[in-house]
Amino acid sequence: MAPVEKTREPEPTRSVRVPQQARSRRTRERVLEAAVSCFEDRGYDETTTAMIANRAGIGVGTLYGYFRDKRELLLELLGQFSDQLVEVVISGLDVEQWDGEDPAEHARQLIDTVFHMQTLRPGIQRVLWEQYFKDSDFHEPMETVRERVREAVERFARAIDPEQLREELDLRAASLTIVNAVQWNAIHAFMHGTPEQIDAAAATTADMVARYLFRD
Amino acid sequence: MAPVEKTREPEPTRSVRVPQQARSRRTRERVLEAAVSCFEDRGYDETTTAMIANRAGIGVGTLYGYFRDKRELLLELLGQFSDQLVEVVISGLDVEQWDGEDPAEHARQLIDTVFHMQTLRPGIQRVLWEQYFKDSDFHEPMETVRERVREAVERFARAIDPEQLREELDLRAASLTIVNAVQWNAIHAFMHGTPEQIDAAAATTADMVARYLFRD
Amino acid sequence: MAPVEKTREPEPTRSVRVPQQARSRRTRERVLEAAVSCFEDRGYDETTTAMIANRAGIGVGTLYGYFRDKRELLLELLGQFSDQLVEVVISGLDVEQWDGEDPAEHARQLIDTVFHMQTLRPGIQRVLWEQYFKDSDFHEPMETVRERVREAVERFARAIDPEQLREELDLRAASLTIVNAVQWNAIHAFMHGTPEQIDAAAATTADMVARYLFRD
Amino acid sequence: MAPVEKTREPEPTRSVRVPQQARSRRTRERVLEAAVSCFEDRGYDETTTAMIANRAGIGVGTLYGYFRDKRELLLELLGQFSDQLVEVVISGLDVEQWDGEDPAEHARQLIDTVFHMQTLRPGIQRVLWEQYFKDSDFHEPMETVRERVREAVERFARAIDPEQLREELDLRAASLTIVNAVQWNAIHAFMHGTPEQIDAAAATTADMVARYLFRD
DNA sequence: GATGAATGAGTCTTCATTCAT
DNA sequence: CATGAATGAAGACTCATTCAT
Repeated sequence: MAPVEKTREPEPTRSVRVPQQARSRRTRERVLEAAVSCFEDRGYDETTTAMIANRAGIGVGTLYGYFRDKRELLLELLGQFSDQLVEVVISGLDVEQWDGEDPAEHARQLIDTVFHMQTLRPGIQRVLWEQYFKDSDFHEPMETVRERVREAVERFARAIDPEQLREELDLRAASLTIVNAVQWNAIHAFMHGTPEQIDAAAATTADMVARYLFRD
Repeated sequence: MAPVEKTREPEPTRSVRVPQQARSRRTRERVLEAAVSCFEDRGYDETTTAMIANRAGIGVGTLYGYFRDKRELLLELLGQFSDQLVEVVISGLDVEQWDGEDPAEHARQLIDTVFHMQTLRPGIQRVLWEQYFKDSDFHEPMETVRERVREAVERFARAIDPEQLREELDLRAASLTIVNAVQWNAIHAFMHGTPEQIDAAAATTADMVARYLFRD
Repeated sequence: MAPVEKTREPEPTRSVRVPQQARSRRTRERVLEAAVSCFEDRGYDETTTAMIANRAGIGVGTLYGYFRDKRELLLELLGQFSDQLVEVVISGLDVEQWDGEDPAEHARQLIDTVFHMQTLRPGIQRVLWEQYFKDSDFHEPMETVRERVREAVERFARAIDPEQLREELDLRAASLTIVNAVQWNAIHAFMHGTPEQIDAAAATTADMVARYLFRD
Repeated sequence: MAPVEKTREPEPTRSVRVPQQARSRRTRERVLEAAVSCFEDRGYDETTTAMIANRAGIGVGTLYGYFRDKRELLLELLGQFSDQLVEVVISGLDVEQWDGEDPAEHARQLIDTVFHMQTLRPGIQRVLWEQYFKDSDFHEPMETVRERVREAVERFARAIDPEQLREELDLRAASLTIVNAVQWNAIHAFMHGTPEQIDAAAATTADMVARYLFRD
């Protein structure tokens, strides 16, 4: 069930400008924003490069000065998203920031953090998942994100007072199971739910995870 | 004798062949098989109707005699998949088939059943999830499947000895959380894992769910 | 994060190039000429967009940059034709340009003018009449042309010395009858006749109209 | 401005069944009726052979047993139409049927007859004219009809009392001019007018023709 | 003779990408 | 560097016609 391999010869020379100028950087940013906006409105495939350029207020040719092709644009968006996500999650789960709170509360915090990852650029996530299933170039970076988050969760779990943690757990496996459980419950909630339903889903999921991690 | 109006009713006779003959039904089946095979190889968008027809050993036109368009082909596949899935899960979780086993064992059975739903036409699932995120016509039927499975899980949970079930659970919410958790862990496992990893993932997930449902 | 709705607004940016540049205008003109040439050779339906593009020395895509589709191309040609025609007829029948000539001569002038409308882009007319009978989008503009010409004829008739005009005529109805009579005789002559036959037909038709309009 | 020549090799052998059996003849008739009905509803090009067969209650293949192809079907319809038309007009203008009436009345009768040719299968006429401009195989038979009608008109004119007829007329040319004038006025009236407008158009046209033919 | 499933050449149309200005 | 006109490969879909049953 692996995603389709894209056979892509590594085009040798056509280097894409890496803009140092402030104005250039700003333009690049505008393109990215325009792309997000278009992708959210119409999906990836239905968005033409002309639309993006148009919404960014530039010519199509200019767009190709900043990105090798349409795909690289989305890849860049994935990069941004991934960076933000990892940062938020890592810092949200940072063990250093604890100060002797109740582990139950930590669990809730854990889930809420992972759960609300989905609020980061929700529009772009739909498009990203779409590609996740069809394009291996997207698959891998998204797996990397998952792994980063899993590591953070594992670190989090290892910081729990052993008295409270279920001792029989394989924390590597457990953390992966947790991340997956939370992620899909979150995606599902955000794709359908009202804010209340989202909170409810978060609570239920938190309960499941807490029960899984903690004794008694 | 006025000229023909350009806005015409969408042609009454564009009917899709509904084959009663055995040969016709066989042809239809061959098309479906060819489509699955192509979609697995190249994904939905990269598959052309010509490829499908070719692999089915028929002409393009013939294909269009059985399916209105490429999309309806996948929709039909979704229907088949959905039917099989629901049938497997429903019967797999059927309370009637219990005979006083250990609930822990039931839990494992529960997870294994839901988990291995993924083995049904795994190739087509990738394509289906791909569409899930981009096309509301696919979104809804897949939600229906999820709901059916959830109902089965809820029924399953309600059949558990109340002595053993955690009393504080909202079984409707819990069943949804479980289905999501299992589904995503399963998808993830099947997209990457070796058979051993899949079994391990199933076991870990089963542990989480068991811990969630049962007391102590 | 709901999936993209399949029913979307028909894309805001599908704009057809409106060329201001001289080069662009020239290209547009070349397409139009190529289209006329193709339509004359093979008729509308038998002409493919590829043929037109080819004869214009451009790519198919370029053609679609200037015209939404094949139909709009012909519609544009109708517009051009219609404009030229109306201008020629209106000015040809312009009462101001009289200087006390013999009414009989005016009649001949009238008929010749209307009759030789057919020489304007004769190749395209065949195609236009073809559409006249099958497509209401063509029907109406062509009726407008007819009406314009009729108005000019009516104005012409009203400018005739009442002493000479048959008093019992309803000029609105008469002008329509005349326009139709002339038009079809002209089409017929141009579709079959040698130049001499065309002139003869014009003369005969002029005689009929003169007899119809004038006393004695 | 001649219609496009269809380059059609004269397919040698595939003879179309000429049905002797009554049942066969009836089927053939049903196909023709179905074709008329479809052509009226949707025009020639938009009508598929499947629709015709369907409406005739037979299989597509069967249709091809009676007509070489779709085009021949319309050609046959043209034949029927042409035969009926000629018959109606010839007998309507038949000099033998006079009995010393007023020539003015004869003129009116003349025009009414020719004018109301249009009521014969009006639906099919639109399609026929459509082809007239694009397909030489249709062009010629329709010209033949025109010629037949013209001959009848000429015969009619020659039967008029020379005292009343304008002596300066070239009756061959005049009859053609008349037929064309009447035909186009009639088509136009029938394509747009209410019954009253049609009658008014007939009257006006009759007036023009009478004035053209008769002295004083 | 009747049938209608099968055929596949042929059409229009789109859009990512390039490149002359 | 920016531009946007030009490109043309590629794909979905139609339908007149055939032919095995």
